[in-house]
Amino acid sequence: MSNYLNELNPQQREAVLHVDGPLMIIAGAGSGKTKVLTTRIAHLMASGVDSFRILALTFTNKAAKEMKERVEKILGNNESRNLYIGTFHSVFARILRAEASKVGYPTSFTIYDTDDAKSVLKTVINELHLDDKIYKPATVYNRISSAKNALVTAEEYANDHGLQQEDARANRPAISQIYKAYASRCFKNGAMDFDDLLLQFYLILKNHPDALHKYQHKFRYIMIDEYQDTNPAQYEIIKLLGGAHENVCVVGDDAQSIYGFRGATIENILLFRKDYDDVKVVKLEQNYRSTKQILQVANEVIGNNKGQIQKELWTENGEGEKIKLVRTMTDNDEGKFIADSIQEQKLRNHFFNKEFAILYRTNAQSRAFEEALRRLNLPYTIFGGISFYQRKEIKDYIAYLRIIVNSRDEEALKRIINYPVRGIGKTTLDKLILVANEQNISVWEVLCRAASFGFKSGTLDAIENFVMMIRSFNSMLKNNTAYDVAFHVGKQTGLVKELFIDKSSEGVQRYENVQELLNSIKEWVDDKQNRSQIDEDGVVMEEQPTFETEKVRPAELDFPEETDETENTVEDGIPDRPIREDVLLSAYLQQISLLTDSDQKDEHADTIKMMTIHAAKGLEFSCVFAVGLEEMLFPSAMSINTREELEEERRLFYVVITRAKKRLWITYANTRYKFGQVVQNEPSRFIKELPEDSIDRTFAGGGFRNQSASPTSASEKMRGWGTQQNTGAGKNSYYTEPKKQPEKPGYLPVTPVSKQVIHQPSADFVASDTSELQAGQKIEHQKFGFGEVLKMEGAAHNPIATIKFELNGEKKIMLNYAKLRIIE
DNA sequence: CGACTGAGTCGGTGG
DNA sequence: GACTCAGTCG
Repeated sequence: MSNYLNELNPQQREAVLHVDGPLMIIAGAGSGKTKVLTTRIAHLMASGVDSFRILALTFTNKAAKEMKERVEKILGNNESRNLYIGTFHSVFARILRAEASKVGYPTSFTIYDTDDAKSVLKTVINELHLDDKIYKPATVYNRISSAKNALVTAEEYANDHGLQQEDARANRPAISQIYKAYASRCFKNGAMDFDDLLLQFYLILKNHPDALHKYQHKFRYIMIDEYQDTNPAQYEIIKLLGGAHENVCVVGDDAQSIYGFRGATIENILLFRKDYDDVKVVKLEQNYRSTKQILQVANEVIGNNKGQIQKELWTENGEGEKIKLVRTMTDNDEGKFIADSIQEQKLRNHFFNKEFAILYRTNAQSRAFEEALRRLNLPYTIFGGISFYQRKEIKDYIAYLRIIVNSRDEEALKRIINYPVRGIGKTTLDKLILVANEQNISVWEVLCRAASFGFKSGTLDAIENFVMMIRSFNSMLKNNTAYDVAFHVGKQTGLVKELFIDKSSEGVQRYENVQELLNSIKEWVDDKQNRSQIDEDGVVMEEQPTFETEKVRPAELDFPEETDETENTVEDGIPDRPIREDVLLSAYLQQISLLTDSDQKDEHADTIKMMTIHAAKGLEFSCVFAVGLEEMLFPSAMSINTREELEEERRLFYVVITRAKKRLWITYANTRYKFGQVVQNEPSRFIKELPEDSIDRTFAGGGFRNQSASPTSASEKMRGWGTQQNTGAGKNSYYTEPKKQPEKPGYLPVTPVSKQVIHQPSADFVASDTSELQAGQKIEHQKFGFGEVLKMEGAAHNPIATIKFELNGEKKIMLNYAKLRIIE
């Protein structure tokens, strides 16, 4: 680690060598920001700073992981594992586990994701008898989230006249009431949402001087990445933590501030200089990533924003190619064009798949690209969208684990109390919740004392069995690893078996997903046992693996053997190794609730990457397709009303441009599907801001569309579309109108057998008494028409007839419900 | 009680 | 086009 300083340019070195006192690094895109941060950490340690005293906060787990790996590489020793590197949320969650009691929360509190939070909101909105058409959970959630990010508690919200007026004007006067109910419900459930991780930690630091002192002392050196995206809650926490020693180093780029919707404010960069005396400021303006052409375009575009910190990116890299501007007829054509272009670039320039990225404004845009890439057999990975842990079968499984760790977790309880079916249905559940609310206790407590609340004996049995089961799981927690508990739960509840039995393709997929879940828990436990340490305060360290671990063997879940209980440390409660706190189920749950989709996918795989521009922040690719540059989409229709919003959209455009190392395509379509309807869009206003000399308009259709969007003549359709291109893509017609139903034959298809033929009941249709119905009788069904009874089965109180209908095939009919007319 | 279906809805980015 | 929800059927 001797020569780490030699690899730095003068500005980078200046930043690294600054050890004590506040430091602000304004780092342009591709200017070696991560390198500076990691080298600075190494330098701090080389200068004698205790590694236990260094805190580095990032916005994504991926950034944290990368930083940790790079520090390790520079240092070449074990010291780096003592560093506190992680996202705001994960670091704070870890600390909160130790300090939760100060705000009245249990140590093993649950972290609610957005779905859980919205579900709680829906519940309280209904309980307050408010109209959920007006108070949509998602809208209310955003409002509450904003409040928390501004450190406004429910009480403060209710007492703030300005906020009350805003809500009244928006016709949602009851938000403060909902906020209060939501907060107290979460509290009752022992659960924090994402924003609570910041808010509650802030409250602890603010109201408990001993805690503040402890963490000020612990974190003598603080570094914050992507400072331009911090919100007021994060800002205040950093201010408190750094208040005593002022060894705070922030790195950011005001031009890349794109999280305004999450409460982030560029103000924080400006305020930083005011909060501390004598802030050292270093600007990194040399770009090592992109070509001159790409930087030229980026600089030009961002120049349209007002009030930014003065800086100009430059590079010693080559000139590079012009940026290709591409206009297609439809969104599907956009997909086809890009798939063809990738194919062609791979052949001509020998790019790998992984060197391409398709970056869009909204997740919904990914579909057209998926289809086009699949058609050409080009492998791709989508980052974002539904994460592994959001899948239903995974959430159900996790819900069991959650309820074991925190029995007050009502959301988890609701998911699994009758899954698999155990006779505690909706009616019972409603009553349970009602009683819980009346008594002001948790649903779990109602379950435990069900006998005293007058449940019927059958239901009572079911409840008591359920409580006993969860309790037996709970007793395992202390002495077993997360994996052992999870495995046991899957087996004992019949959860895994239920999925195993389902042989439909979805069922098989679900079964595999659950196996995958168990594998990942095993991997997590093994990984921890192999390398992590517990630091002096007893706070568990971050668990990012630093090298590829050996793949664990698949979980032993193959059914139908139900026997070998002995193998699992469970019944006797004596594991073969002493159990450390960091392999317990509660630690596992905390960790996964903060994982994003991007964290779970392999970024190094040789596949084309697709993601939103937000998700691409901090990444770089040889070839970038910036797609959907249309008004109403990019900039978003919701962000064109104020200068601030529009400038943030422009920064987003700046971010996507600066992701590209060598080649950049900017594409847009004349029409695209939205909610199943074709809509026409004008090209994005940002396209006009591109410098003409850096743009290749070969595929741009000769400027802006100003006449009808559905050209009628072939020549009009073709206008501006060169046919002479040697790109190989020229032979494709991205601009022809889609054929009408191209695959369908000209004749009417045969009615599919599965389609029901609607029967018009006879005029004299009167339901007969069917208690004596027997095989062989002819009947008429109100909907299915005439048929013959083939056989009778089912219990006496619930007879089921198998009937062969003339037009609709065989059906099983439950006579308790169906209306039949007996003909003979 | 659970599976299915038709109608209605949908404003975006994420930890 | 995809998802959710209320209502219906078995």
